[in-house]
Amino acid sequence: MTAHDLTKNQEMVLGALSAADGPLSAYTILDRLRDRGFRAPLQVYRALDKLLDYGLVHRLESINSFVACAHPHCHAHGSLAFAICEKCGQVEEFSDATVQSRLADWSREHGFKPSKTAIEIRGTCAACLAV
Amino acid sequence: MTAHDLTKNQEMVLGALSAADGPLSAYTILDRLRDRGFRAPLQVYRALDKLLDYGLVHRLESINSFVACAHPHCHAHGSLAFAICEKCGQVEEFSDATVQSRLADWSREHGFKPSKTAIEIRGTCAACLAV
DNA sequence: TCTCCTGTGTAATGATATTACATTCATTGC
DNA sequence: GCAATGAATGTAATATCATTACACAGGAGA
Repeated sequence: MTAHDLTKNQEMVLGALSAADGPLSAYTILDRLRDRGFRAPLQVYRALDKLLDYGLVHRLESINSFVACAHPHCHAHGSLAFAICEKCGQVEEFSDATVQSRLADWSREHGFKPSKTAIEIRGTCAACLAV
Repeated sequence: MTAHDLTKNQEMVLGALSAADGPLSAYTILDRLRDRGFRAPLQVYRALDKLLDYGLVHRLESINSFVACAHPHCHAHGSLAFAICEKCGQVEEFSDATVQSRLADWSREHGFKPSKTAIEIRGTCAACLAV
């Protein structure tokens, strides 16, 4: 797997996501990059599109936000799962081979050709439950 | 399980979703109900909130749309999964006990208390692949 | 009756995402 | 060198999705 050659905007967007301690919306990214020259949503969305392609960033469908991949070096792709804490906003990224194979089974049995799978558990994380 | 006593607006929104042959966005529902007196998005969103509570309607997070539950009589809840065709828009609703238990396992092991789980496979359905 | 709760009507606004069009810049082939 | 090409970028406008705020109507129960 060769490293991708990121453009300036892609670097900045990925940097903003990596520096954050949780998922960010596109408009939040935009705000954080305004003093670095960003002016319009499209600059963010275009960079995100590429970063999503490269697998360096994930989109959290259920909260319209984006996170840097937790394992940017091992591109062990397939369908990832996310646990999203509704209290603190923290996200845990994980994958489960059994879940993946069960969903793949269903798809095969039903002649469905999957392109992108979202598995998102919203709830309360251990840290927030402890409070 | 007692049948829910739906209000007029809830009936109309559920009716619109049941009559549709695929998921609808809130604004599409609004448009379809304009000649029945609907005027504002909130009328739709409020009805949807209740219908979601009752389990009569599901929200497809990845496409910001809503569908009538495919099994409104057997409220076999838990985390449902959806296969969404990006060509024709048709949605298949299904559930898989193994997937559910694996995700429940992960949650227990990590002290995460789930409230709502979304499992959505986007891709191409058998019918569209056959074309 | 009074209060409380739920549902409703309406306007305004906020939040997320895309379309359209012009420009810049590096690369390639002549 | 220099046109041709394609990717990335800049900007404005607009489309799409969702919520806040406030007012009113009607039923259930003290």
